[in-house]
Amino acid sequence: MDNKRIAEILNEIADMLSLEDYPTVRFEVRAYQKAALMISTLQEPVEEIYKKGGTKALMELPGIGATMSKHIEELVNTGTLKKYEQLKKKYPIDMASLTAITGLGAKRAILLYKKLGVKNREDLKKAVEEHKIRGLAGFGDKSEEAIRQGLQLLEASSGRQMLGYVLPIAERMVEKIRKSGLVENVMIAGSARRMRETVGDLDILAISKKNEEVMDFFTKMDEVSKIMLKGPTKSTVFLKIGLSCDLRVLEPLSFGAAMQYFTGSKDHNIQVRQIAVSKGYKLNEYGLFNKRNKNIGGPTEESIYEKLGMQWMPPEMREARGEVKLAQEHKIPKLVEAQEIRGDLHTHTKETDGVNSLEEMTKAAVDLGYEYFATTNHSKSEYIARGMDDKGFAAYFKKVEKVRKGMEGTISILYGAEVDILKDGKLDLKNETLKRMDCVVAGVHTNFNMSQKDMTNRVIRAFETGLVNVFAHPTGRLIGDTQFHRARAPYAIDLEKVADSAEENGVALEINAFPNRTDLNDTNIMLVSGRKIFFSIDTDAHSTSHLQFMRYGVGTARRGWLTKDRVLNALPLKSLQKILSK
DNA sequence: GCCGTTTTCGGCCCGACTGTTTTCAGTCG
Repeated sequence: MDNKRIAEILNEIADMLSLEDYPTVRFEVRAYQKAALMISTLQEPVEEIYKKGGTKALMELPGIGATMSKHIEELVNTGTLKKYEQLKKKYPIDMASLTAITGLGAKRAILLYKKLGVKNREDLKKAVEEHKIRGLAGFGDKSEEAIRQGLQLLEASSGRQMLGYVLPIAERMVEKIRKSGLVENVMIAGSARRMRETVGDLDILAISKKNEEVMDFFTKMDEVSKIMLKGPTKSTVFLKIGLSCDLRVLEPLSFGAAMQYFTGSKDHNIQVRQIAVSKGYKLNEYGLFNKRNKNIGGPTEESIYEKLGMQWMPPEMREARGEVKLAQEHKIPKLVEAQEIRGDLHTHTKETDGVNSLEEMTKAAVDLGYEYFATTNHSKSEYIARGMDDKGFAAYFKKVEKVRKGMEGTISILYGAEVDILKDGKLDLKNETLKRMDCVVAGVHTNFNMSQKDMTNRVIRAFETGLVNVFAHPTGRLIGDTQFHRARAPYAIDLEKVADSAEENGVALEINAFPNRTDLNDTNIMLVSGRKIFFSIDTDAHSTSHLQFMRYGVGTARRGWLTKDRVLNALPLKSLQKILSK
């Protein structure tokens, strides 16, 4: 049974338990929710963890104790769970699909079942259409309308969206709010500030005393399609792009605490709050309060963390992966920053599937302040992308030479390719062609459906040619977007073995910054970063504007706790060339 | 149901908005 299904079942148990009535039930509900969340974001299948180490290994996972590990054991071995079946008998409705509707929780869902026999979304839709809900005790016209809208919204909503799509829109909104003149300060918080690869909703914070006016301005913005709630300190709207967006308006003295609170993550905040409690303080979005209820937090995030005996840490680290302890020990690493990136090592031009010429791409790179810039077009196997053969690259090299002369003194152009790693691990260009290059990026673009063993060996064989500098988009996954991009699961590959080989053969692993890739991602990076390898943060730009994607790659690297010295393209040109020529 | 530099028992983060209420429950983040 896969992690997603196990998480779903535990979540549904939590929903059903919340209908029970005994003293500790709400804590059990939380325990089930917590376990479900942990499992749904786990990289390794819990089934495998169980098969390798039994319930003992499961109990090592945070939030999994004696009972939960038994539950997982039962689910893996029998495909079902007695506790779940029993609750299901008592509450025979499709709880998960009903509570997915905003504003409808377990309690009112079961009420609708008891009064109207509503078991699933279809039943609910019918009940709404026939106006059967508004007459019920505890429900009114507005409740029925809210449920109707919730159903509609669910159909229109596209779930989490790519950061690269959402962040620019969020930044435009923040800019408009700033320019309204109604606020003293306004900033993006939430998972967008943490640079998560996808964003489920947007959080914006503002400082202002003109709460009502700010909320009027916000709820009337062009980007808004529907107002969900509107109050003096908090409003929620649904954006036209299919995402919900919160705005909180606060006092200046609360801004630090609010930024801390609303940046999250939830698990990070729980840990920080527990530290506050242990020091006799209370931390909420308004401040850090002492026993006499005096706000001692100060107006910045830094001051909040400092009062808690912690070092401030970049938002990208706040995922409850050990950063809280590190902050208490004042050992937060200095993460790589966008301005430390000196060049882009994976880009395309119109010679293959890019849209801009080498001159245009290079000039754009100069504008970004880069010291060097690699041009790495596709090799011939990638015929959809008009990949070039050895002859084509020889001709292209002449072009590179010419542009180099024109750009002398401004930027160093590195001549290279994104060469295919063929099915058998051979590279798609002749050795002598590759040997002439300054920077060889290699990647898998075909035959994705190999076994993990075969795929891993395929890539390692390519590394062992000694000709590869950077392994492009190591897992091949694509983040889906219902409107623009198709999704693709990562191919089966043993990243740790690949990283071992990368260390032996001097290959850098790419952090591809293209928003629908972010590949490697943060957890991949953490998995392999213990080795002496470099990471190359590249945009895979197919146009001059794509060069701007670098910040998503840097964000991903920071989420993986990488420092500047681990990043290949943060090196000065001379050091870089030394490593590339090895 | 989980967990432990104060605990193997007794705690567990905290507040906003809405709707149907006469002081609060449900839901959400």
